Parts: sequence; structure tokens; C-alpha cells
Amino acid sequence: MARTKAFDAEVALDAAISVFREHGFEGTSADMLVGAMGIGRQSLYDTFGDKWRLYQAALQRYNVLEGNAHVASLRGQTRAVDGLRAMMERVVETARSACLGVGAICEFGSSKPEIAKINAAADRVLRAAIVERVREAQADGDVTMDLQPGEVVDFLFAAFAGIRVAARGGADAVRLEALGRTALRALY
Amino acid sequence: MARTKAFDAEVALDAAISVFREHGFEGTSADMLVGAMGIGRQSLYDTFGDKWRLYQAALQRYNVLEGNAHVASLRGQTRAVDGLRAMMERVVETARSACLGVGAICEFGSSKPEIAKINAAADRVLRAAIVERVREAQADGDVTMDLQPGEVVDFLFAAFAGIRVAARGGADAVRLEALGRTALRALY
DNA sequence: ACCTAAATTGACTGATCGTTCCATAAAGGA
DNA sequence: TCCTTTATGGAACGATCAGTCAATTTAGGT
Repeated sequence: MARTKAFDAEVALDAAISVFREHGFEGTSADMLVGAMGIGRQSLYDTFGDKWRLYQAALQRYNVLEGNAHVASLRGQTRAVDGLRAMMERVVETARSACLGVGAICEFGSSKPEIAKINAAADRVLRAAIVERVREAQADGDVTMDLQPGEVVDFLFAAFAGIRVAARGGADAVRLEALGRTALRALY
Repeated sequence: MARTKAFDAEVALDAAISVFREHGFEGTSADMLVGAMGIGRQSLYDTFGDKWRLYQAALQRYNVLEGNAHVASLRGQTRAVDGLRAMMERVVETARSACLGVGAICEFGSSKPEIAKINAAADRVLRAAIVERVREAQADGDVTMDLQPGEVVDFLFAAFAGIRVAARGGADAVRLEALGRTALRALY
């Protein structure tokens, strides 16, 4: 063997995520990435390929982390509807930092199949977890039967995106909290 | 006098809007603009200054046009709640084309005061028009008194953004229609 | 101590970026 | 017809872009 890796690829990737969240793909330069990730430029290209593949890796990891956080708050409450509420509250509380998923969708639309595929995979996993709790909440009588579980998930995702866009536009915590509360009214 | 202007600046600006909507500011090159606007490169710089000022002009005009369309559907119904519904339906129907306002917010956040100012001005005008109809709908008993009119407007704006992000992510017409319908449930 | 692989550094590539200069053409008013 | 203004096209600007090459340093294993 030879010299062991001196930097943690996941730590570096997290730094790349931060930059991409704030500036998007086109708005981020290789120099910005090198500076934020704390590694040499050559190490960046050796480890992650090129800027585009690094962006894909960043989005992939972001989706996993974000999905895990969603599921954690979703399942952190015994009552299903409280889980849904906790998930919404988490989105409200973390909305100040730009969402890489929303950013990727806005920047590329459906024009990049790789991006669409990464997001679709994350969506599939998270959707299943939420549908389960929506069904449970409906059985508890806490969510209306007028809506299909899939419709509820679609609406929650759209509400999350809306809240995040509002936050990125400068809405303060009070407004964001009101948005989350109002959105949940739709489910009764 | 001399030679009259051979191109319509507003038509050229509309073409610029189309390009910026689809590719954002960073993703749009001067060559793309020249090609789409159908004018010479020098005419572009003579008429609009530079790429950044052209983007601001495009966003400004887009906001005016979009605001007018919103108000038209908002006031196109006698019953206030039907006006709100019509506005939502229009958003759903036009969501396939990317929204320049949402794109600008996602791309720049609050980092560019010029952009924030342009959007804030448009927001102020539209907000007043919607608040008026929300009050009316509340008086009619069609919108709950549990929500302040300002909260309702914030929620509607967030719902619009969420629907537009969903559309940009590839959601089909059926899903978008369901999103609009579900969002309006929050108002009762 | 020696070898080997990993990482860093800085210079460098060709391409593209936004923007400007300049020369030319075209169109209306005098 | 001449003048002024407007528009066009092409060449060129310096700057920045993503990505690469080569030389050097560093840290292990043997």
C-alpha cells in the first residue's frame, strides 16, 4: 500500500453540496469548489471526475441525507398526523438554506435525464414512506378520506417546494411557520 | 430625424424572456440571446445595456405581464372565491412554461438587491389585488375567517411556486390540477 | 531506508464568456 | 442628394471557464 487518503471524500462532498445549494451548477466555478472543499484541484478531478459528475454526486448525497431526515421526523411521532406535522415543521425550520433538489429542478427542468433520474429515485423512496403514514393518519381520522394518499404526498412535496422558494425569496420565520400551518389545513 | 427603429424592443424583450425562463441567467449566453431575439449583437447592447440589465428588464416586464394576467382572472368572476379559483386554474394551465420569477429567486436568493426590489414591487401590487378578493370571499362565507387575508395570499403564492416547481420537474396536467384543487382546500 | 501510491501545487491548455470596436449598409428628413 | 441615425456583421478584446500536465511532497507498507 501507499499513502492513505488525506481527506474524507464525504466531507469534501458535503462542502460541494453547500456551494451548489447556494449558487447552483452554472453559478459555481471550479475555483469556488476547490476553495470550499479544502482539497487540491487535481484531487477534485481525480476523486469526482468532473464538475458535472461532482454535481450529480452532490445531488445524490443531498437527496439521501434529506430523505433520511424527512423519514426520521416522519416516524419520530407515535401518531401518524404528528409525524406529518413534524416533517412539515422540519422543512420550515431548515428552509433558510437553499434546497439543492429544488435548485436542480429549477435550473435544469427535465432537460437533463441524469438529474431527473436521481430525483425520481429519491422521490420513490420518500413517497412510499409518506404514503404509509398518510394511510395511517386517514385510518385515525386525522386526514380526510376525500384525498388519495398519493395526492396528499404530491401536495406536501409541492408545499415544501413553495415554502423553500418563499424562504429563498426572503420570507421570515413567522411567515414560513404560517405557510406550513396553512398548508396542513388542506389535509383535514 | 433619421432611420426609424427596425425592430420592436418589446418583441425582442419577449424573446429574451423566453430564453431566460428556460435557461436562467447564468445558463443563457449572449449568443443565445442574439439568436432568439432576432437582432444584431450590437443592437442588443445599444438597446438594453448589458446582459444583467437585460435580465432585469426581462424580469420586470415578465412580472408586469404575469401580474396583469393574474389580476384579469382574479377579477373575471363575479363571485370572489371563483376569482381565486380562476387564478389558480390559470397557474395550473400555464405551469408547463418555467416561471421567470421563481427562477430568479432560486438562482439568486436574496443576494441581488436589484432582483429582490423588482420582485418586491410586483408582489406589492398583486398582493393588494388578491387581499381585496380574499376579504370579499371571507365576507361571502367562502373562505375561512381563521386565516388573515395576508396569510392567504402568502399561501397562494407559495402554492403557485410549488405547482410551478412540480411542473418543471415533469408533473403531468392531472397531477398539477390535483395540486391546485388540494391547495384550495386549505382556504375553507 | 526504500518503494509506491496519494495528494498538492502551479502553470498551462483551448474554449467560451461578455463586451467593444469598427466598418458597412440602410432608411427617413432636409 | 446629402446627412444623420439605426442596425448589422465580423473581428477582436481581456477575462474567466473547465480541465490537464508535470513536478513535488507526503505518508504509508516492506
